[in-house]
Amino acid sequence: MTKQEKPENNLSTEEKFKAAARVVFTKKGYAATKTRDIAEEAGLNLALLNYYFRSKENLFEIVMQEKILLLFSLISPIVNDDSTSLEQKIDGISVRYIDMLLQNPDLPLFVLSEIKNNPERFGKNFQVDNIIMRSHFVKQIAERNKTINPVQLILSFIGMLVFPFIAKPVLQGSGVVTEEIFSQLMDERKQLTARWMKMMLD
Amino acid sequence: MTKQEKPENNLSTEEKFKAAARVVFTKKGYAATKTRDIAEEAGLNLALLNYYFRSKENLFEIVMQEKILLLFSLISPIVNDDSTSLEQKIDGISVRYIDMLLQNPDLPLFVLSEIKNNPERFGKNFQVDNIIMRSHFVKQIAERNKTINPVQLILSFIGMLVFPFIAKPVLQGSGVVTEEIFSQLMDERKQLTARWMKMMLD
DNA sequence: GTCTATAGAGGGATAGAC
DNA sequence: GTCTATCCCTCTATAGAC
Repeated sequence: MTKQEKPENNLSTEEKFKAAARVVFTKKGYAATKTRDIAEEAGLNLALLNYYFRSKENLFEIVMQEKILLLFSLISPIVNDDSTSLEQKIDGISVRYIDMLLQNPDLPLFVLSEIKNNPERFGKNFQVDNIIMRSHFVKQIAERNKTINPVQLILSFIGMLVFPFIAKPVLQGSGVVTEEIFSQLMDERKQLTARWMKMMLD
Repeated sequence: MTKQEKPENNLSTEEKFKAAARVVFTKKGYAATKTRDIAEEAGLNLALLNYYFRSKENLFEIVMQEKILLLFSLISPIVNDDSTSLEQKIDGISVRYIDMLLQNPDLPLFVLSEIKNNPERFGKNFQVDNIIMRSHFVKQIAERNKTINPVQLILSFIGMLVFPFIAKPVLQGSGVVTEEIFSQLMDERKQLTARWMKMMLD
């Protein structure tokens, strides 16, 4: 992927900017990203960026909203589904979340680090408390195991699912895994995390 | 903590800069950090920063080296100790790593995100492969469970230990935990991660 | 070693022609 | 809507007095 001659897709100018912004912001982070980088990645004129989005910050917010939605839109319906068993939820989350992360490997590290570096930007944007901690899923966990704080179990579950993707740059950089080995590992990991999570409940 | 009147400690000028750099770099990340921020945090003149460290990048490298050392110096002797059992290693790592992270809560997110945003800076800096993956600890795991890839177990173990600290900004920002609740959870978590990790081995 | 002043480059944003 | 040219502020780094 060199810089010249991006494939001429049929996206609107605005969408091309958003696509480019996703790539560059995710790769370098907000502060290190130059609007010129985005324009170049999009193959478009720099002035157009401000014409469409008014500011770098504005464009970033749009991208970030999408990313956060991606993080939660998948998990929210599953954990709040009253009709499924605890085991079904665990299986469903494991498979679908890892699949989503395989499509968006740097999503978690990007979102978490941007929030850490600039917490003010995200005032109450996060409904972790409402969406996850008060979910049907957590209620089922609390019923099943009355001695362990459900937060501990949730942290372990999400940690097992997400951490490999957070550590991915280091794993690859230090030669522990290649791209395809990593994908294989994550694929077999779906079963493992589900199995381990169920074990932890007892 | 306002900006004026930092406590007049007895550190040398150089050490004051390093201390300030640790704070600011960790809080905002490399790209968003201005040398003026560091000088202000240190209560020192901006020109002195370049006198002592030549450049922002140089100072950052020094801080980063320290952080990486902190991440590995604790775990390395434990995982490479031939004289302890697998269970002893699990217990030791759980307790000591969480204690270290309680002292340095934003260490993992800082290091991992800086590496992701600028992988070129870290050419082979990371001996994850040598220090961890070829350790006595991993050999013991492989012996104990011959069906599961040890990488999977290591990822889960480290993930369970580290993820809560990576998610900490979000957990606090969304009101799931306060600072002291978080500390309590992490304290009781030492036992939990050890117990869970042992369960996973079978 | 420590300061003030400033060089010099970079980068976000806009004016104004087309 | 799209372009070129450019404004102007910010930031790193250094020159040079003390």
